[in-house]
Amino acid sequence: MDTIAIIDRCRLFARVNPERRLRLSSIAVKQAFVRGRIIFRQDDPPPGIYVVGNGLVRVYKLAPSGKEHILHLAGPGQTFAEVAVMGQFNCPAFAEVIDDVEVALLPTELISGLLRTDHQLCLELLIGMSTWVHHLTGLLEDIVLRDAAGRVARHLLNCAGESGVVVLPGLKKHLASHLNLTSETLSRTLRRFTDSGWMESLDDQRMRITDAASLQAVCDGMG
Amino acid sequence: MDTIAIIDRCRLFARVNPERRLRLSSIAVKQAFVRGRIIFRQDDPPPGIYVVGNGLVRVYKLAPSGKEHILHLAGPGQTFAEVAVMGQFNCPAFAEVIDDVEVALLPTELISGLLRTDHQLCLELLIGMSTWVHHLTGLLEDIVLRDAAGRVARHLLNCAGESGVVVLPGLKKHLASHLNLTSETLSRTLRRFTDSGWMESLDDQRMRITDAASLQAVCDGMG
DNA sequence: GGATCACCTTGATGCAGGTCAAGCGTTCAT
DNA sequence: ATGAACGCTTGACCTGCATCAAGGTGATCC
Repeated sequence: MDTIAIIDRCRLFARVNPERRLRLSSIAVKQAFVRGRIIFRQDDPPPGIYVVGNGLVRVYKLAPSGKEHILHLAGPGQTFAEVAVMGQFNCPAFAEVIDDVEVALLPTELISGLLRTDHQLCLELLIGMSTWVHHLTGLLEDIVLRDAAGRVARHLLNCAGESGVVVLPGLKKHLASHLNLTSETLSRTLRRFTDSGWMESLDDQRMRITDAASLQAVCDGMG
Repeated sequence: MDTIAIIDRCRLFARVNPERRLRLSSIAVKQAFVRGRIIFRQDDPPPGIYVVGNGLVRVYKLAPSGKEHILHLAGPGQTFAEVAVMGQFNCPAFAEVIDDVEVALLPTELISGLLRTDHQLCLELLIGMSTWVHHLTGLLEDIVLRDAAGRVARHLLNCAGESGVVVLPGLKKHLASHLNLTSETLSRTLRRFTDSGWMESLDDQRMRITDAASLQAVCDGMG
């Protein structure tokens, strides 16, 4: 997978015209990392914008107490470290490889240079950044305003495909961390949902929602 | 207070050059609202970017269950609704006036038009937006990774002036909501801090930190 | 093959912080 | 002045979720 293909399927750059995307690809550096590798650490200066080609990266914060929280699971087509690059501050979190990844790195200096001269790119990123904020406020809302069952229900409904089938990326314990739960609580909650007949588990990674209305009710705090 | 003065003291536009700031001021509409007025509601299309001249606005999310969470207390020099305007989606929260405000409104259409042609402005806002994300991840980190005492301690340390004096804007219950606490817990926590000799309360709105190191320890989860 | 390790599940127990309730001081309207 | 409304504090109680502990099920590696 070359940098052109990686950049092309990236949502952040989806509306940038093809010619500009080519320019982006040309300044990108292809990198590959194996499972377990830490790409950057909290407080590092950001090397650049990472665009995931394939594989999975978890971006997480670490508290002094040792507790961690996963901000973002970045899969194919997604980016990370964009915020630090554009805001010109150090990385606010760690990035660790979960499944071996190929990424395109847009180095800080070069992408900053492009931004200074390229107005359309700048506009696109502004929208991309707003989307990030939107996503974060959603996450915050989730964690603050809903209980454990509500958070799980919402996540399931969000991830469900047309057929009601949900595929969990990565490990359950990572999902738990993202939702600010322990894996025990996640496990118990899913069990409760299946016992209530609201969903059924297909295999270890996949499940099907059978009663979306009930889940929605839980999600709205009426559970 | 005219729109020029309001825009001039706004952090988001601080690095925009004076000539451009004048242009911004010229498209701005001055508005005033009294205490209790709801400026916009969740899911409304955003009227524009609001810049606070003086007074205080609380921006908050409301859950179906009735629980609310204050995302942002916007005081003089701060903005709100910027994200919705730039990301082109509806308002993700309510905005309610706490202390009578004067604001400058940069109407959606006009500011969008400016952005399309003004590259430097665009760059500035990109940085501003990144700062927002930074702030939000900080808040999230706070709520997820710290306990109640840690959150209060961190907030106090953040707000403390050089002399260690903290001035609380608005009501305590609003601060509590922002930190995802009940006012009861906030009250108890502050009491605990004063009882431990880490701070003293000057009057109803102000307090002085006397042992920042201990507060820092609580904040780091060593409390 | 079996030893080790990571992940998931389930049960038992504990605690931080929410909820409910009462009392006090201020503000504001009549 | 007086009552009503509101914010803050403090106490007593309760609950949702974390923590601790134990056992099951694949993987991976000698």
